[in-house]
Amino acid sequence: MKKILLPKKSFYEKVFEITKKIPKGKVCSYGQIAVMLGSPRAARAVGYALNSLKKNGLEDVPWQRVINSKGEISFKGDTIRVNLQRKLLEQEGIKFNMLGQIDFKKFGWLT
DNA sequence: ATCGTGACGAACG
DNA sequence: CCGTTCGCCACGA
Repeated sequence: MKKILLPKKSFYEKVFEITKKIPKGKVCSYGQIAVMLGSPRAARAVGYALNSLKKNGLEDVPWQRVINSKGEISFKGDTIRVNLQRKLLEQEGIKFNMLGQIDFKKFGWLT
């Protein structure tokens, strides 16, 4: 009988790992990451994790590559961060349409 | 332990 | 089409 070893790492730790796995020039949505973690409905938690990340050390995590399901950068009130994220993504070769959205068909990690 | 919150998502009207 | 509501999960106080 075996017992299923539950992940030692906290949910958001796993979020970080997955985020690190996102190749340069690709993007992924919160919901998609939530699915990878086994909780398709935990998109909010994913966002929460990345938010917490900013005070942990976002240097190791390409949080910029994580966007919402609409392919758009989702920030609340921090337009400064939005600008930064967009800038970083553009530096990786990701392009935004005139709506400020990213085409998952082209830049989606798993899509 | 309970409550509130938050970088979301899908459904409704 | 847009705005709003509900549900979801994990974390901090």
